[in-house]
Formats: sequence, structure tokens, C-alpha cells
Amino acid sequence: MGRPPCYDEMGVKKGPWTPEEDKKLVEYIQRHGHGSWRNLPKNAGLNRCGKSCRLRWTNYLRPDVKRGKFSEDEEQIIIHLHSILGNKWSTISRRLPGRTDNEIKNYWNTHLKKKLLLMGVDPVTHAPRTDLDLLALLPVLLAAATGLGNSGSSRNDVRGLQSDPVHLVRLGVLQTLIQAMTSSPSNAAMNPLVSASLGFAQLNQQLVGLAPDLSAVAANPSGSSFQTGTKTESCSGIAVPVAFSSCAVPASPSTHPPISIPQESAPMDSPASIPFEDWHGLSLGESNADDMICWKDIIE
DNA sequence: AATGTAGTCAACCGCTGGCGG
DNA sequence: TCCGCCAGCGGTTGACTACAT
Repeated sequence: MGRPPCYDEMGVKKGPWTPEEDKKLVEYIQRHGHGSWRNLPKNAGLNRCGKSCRLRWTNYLRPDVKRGKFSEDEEQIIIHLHSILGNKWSTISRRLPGRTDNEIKNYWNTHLKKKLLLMGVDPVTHAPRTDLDLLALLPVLLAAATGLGNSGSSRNDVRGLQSDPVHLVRLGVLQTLIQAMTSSPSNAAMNPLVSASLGFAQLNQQLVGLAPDLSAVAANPSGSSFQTGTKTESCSGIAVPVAFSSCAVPASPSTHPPISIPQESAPMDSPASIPFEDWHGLSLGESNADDMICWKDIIE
């Protein structure tokens, strides 16, 4: 809005800060406070723009900045708040004394995102990863495949299904998933779903050559074979056994500090509009009027 | 030892919203 | 109401480091 950007200012230095510059900035702020960031560089004898000074101070030089590794508790708080607030890093950082928004943002992008992915949780929506839904179908598909094999389906049927590229791709994805899981024990430790699926290693062999049979079932998920002894529910438009349904997989097995925020708190356009309700025992769907009144205060 | 690749994080850039004239 | 200034925010970049080949 009319204001010239930093880089238009003549001769303003950019890039990493030197110890001398840090010293000047710290000494000036300790003596005078930062006041107007725009005027600070001139007053402090720094050849930087005010924005750069503010960033350096708030993210690095401020005495109350906590440095070093994030604790397990801090991780859980970040993940939980992100599931509610989305990428509101500054809001999240207010819940973590000594941590800056920049630090949290970096930590999220470099560590927590991957961690959630390994746990089978989409880091954007905090919902279970939909690519694992296919895995959830595995027992049912195999049961149905066995049934088809036993019923003696004709070789012509098999050949016809094998020619369907969609079905073949599905089978490929399925096999890749199983191979990845069974070859990496650390994944099992991360995710109960994956852990439970380890027994599928032996089934992998069965998959080879089963593409047509499996796909036949996938194309007709409403078949009776979905009644596998457990209650079924709809997920992504396909009925799957609850025991394997990604709709029921908790994002984290750990406990969490008592931050209670109703589901309504998530903005409609927020990437985190599907917070994990079962997480940490939150009863987000049953928020009362009091919760609705104060949730924003609680966060902010 | 040299080179390539991936991970990390400080710093930058552009945008937004609050505020005052 | 409009306009300009300013601080703050979130996304992105790029330098640096660690690890792999």
C-alpha cells in the first residue's frame, strides 16, 4: 500500500547478521527499547531495514527465546493446535513460551509433517491418509478373492479383468504398500494400523496374480463379503470394517495438555477444518455454549 | 577424497490488517 | 471514507551442514 519495500532502500544490507550487528541491535534495544522499528536501524547505527531488525530480534536475539530441541510435550501441543488452527504459527507460538513462530513453522515443515505422515495422518487436514483406505480393504479383498478362486471363476473372466489398467494400478499400489510396511519395522512402531498389518506380509504372495479377482471386489464393494464379523461403516464412499477404517484411527496415542477447543473454532476455509475429534479425548462435537464463547480467548 | 543429495533453519519477500491523519 | 504508515504474519528461498555414494 504505497510503502516502499525494504529492498528499494539504497545501500541496505541483507543476508546473515554479523556478531557486530547483533551486538549493536541488542545494546540499542536494551537501552532504548525497539520503539519504531522503522527508525531503529538509523538510531542504532545499523545498515539494515527495520523489518530485518525486528525479525532478527524476535526470532533470535530476544533474551527469552528458547533454543534447542523441542520437547515431546511441545510437539504434541504444536500438532494439536495445528489440527485446530492450521498454519497460524504466531497463534501457536503464543502457547509455547520461548518459541517463535518462525521456529515452530520450520520445525513443523522439517519434522512434524514427516512424523504425521509416518503415523498415517495427513499433516494438512489431520485426517487419516486416504491412500491407506486401500490398505483397509485388503482383508476383505483377499477374502473375496479367495471366495472367487474357490467358486472357480472362468479363465476368460480373469483375462478380461487383467486387461483393465485401473485394476492393475490398484493392485500395484496395494503391493507397494505392503512391501514398504513389511520391510520397515520402524513404521510398525509408529502406527498401530501399520503394526496390525504386518501379518499381511505373507499375504503379499497371495496378491501376485490376484489382480483380476481383487479388482472385481473393489468394483463392487457393496457385496456381502464386507460383513466380516465387525461392524461396518462408510468411509470415502466405501463401506469398510471399522477395525481397519481410517475414519476411526486416532492421530496420536499420546496424552495431551488440557486444551479444550470446540470443533466450531476451526475456520471454514482452514486447511485444518477436519480436526481430529478423538485426539486426546476432546469432545469437540459436544461443545456447550460456554465453550463456544471462550474458545478464542483460550487460544489467543 | 570428491561429488551429489537431503535436511535444516535463518532470513527474505509480499501481503494483510490496524491505526491515525 | 480514503490514504499512507507500520507491525506482524505466513510462504518461500538459499546458505550451510550432514550424510551417502
